[in-house]
Amino acid sequence: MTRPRTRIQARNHETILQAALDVFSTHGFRGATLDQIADVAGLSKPNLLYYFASKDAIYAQLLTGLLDTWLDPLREMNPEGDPVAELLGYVRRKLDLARDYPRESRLFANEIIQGAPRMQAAITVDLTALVAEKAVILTTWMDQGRIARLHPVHLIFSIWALTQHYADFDFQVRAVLADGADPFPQAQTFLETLFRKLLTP
Amino acid sequence: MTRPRTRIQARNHETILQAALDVFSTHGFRGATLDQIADVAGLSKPNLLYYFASKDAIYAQLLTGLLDTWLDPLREMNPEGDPVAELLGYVRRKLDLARDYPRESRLFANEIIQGAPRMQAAITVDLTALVAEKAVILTTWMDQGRIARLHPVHLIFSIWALTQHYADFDFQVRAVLADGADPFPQAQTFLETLFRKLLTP
DNA sequence: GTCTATACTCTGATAGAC
DNA sequence: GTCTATCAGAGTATAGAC
Repeated sequence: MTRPRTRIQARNHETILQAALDVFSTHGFRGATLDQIADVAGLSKPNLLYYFASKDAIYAQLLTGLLDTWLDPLREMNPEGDPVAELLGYVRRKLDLARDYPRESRLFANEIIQGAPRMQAAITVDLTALVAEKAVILTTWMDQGRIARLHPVHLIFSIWALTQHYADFDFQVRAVLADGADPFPQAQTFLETLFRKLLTP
Repeated sequence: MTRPRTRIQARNHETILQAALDVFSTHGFRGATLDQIADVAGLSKPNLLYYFASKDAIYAQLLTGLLDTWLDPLREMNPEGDPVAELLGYVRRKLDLARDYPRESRLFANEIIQGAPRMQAAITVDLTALVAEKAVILTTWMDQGRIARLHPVHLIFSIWALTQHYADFDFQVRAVLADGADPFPQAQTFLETLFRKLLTP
């Protein structure tokens, strides 16, 4: 559909996307239904399809920009900065994303688990290129002896795994911690300690 | 249904479970269809339902024992052994599971991402109890100065996150590594280095 | 035990009144 | 713009022949 023009259109458009994010991030594309999304949005199913051409179109809209949002913290890593501070900053930004946008994280996780049927190109081209570029920076820092020598790509994987875990497995994390405390401050402290030790040459 | 009695029954039973594992681990419970499972199994849909009462029954059968398989490597951690060796052994066993049983890992991931609708009790009771028990051991080791002081539960989370990442995000891992090399030997080396440094007091 | 045929429900999408 | 009504196809499950 064309861009929303009125305030009401813009609001409904956004309401639908938020509801769709809820449902798609929980059940994946195939497992989600327009009925569920309409329910959550508080709109009728035909009304949904007045704003979006199809179920696919809603999902595609959610994916658009998701990878960019997800990779922006890595893009910000500055080759001129202090290596440890840059990497710890990246970890912190990524953990903030997991805390503030857990549904987006789970949507992404669902898509990758399924083999990225609707993100193939973005993963194999954009993501791979960015990681390759940043791996060069990491290797330079290692060559200069400013951080410990490690496989640079697996180092990036470890940041992804450790931060996204708190969004994707949120249910399990909270069940195990059991005390109702917010896991994220603890996670922030733990991950800072972990990466500080790991990166020390 | 009752336990399979003949060799043919046992074989078909197993064929169906393997096919269902393929499909459920990729698409989640709701996203999977009996048609897909029947296709993969090479059986007709009614034949599936001769062996299992329902789609739910197949899924339930897969979940039965899954959590145990997943937690066995943690159970094996021996309080009498050398702390670093015990923890590195746990990491290795968990990474071996991710390599050898990636579908089981993704099935589990799907279930947790959805809020564990069919595993609530197992997670909140069994899993939580086991982690609490092992956290005591870790804390003892820390008190004795034999490993670095860290939040014991987040330490366990970090092992889960770092190992399961290689199964659940296998598609992304291979896309980024790009060279067609097996990621697991590299992961094994990387994770051993990581945890050795992290655990050193 | 396995198949074809089919009942019945759910799901994505459209038509048309207001 | 939003609703009710509805269609066509997919989905789970069952009946009954062989």
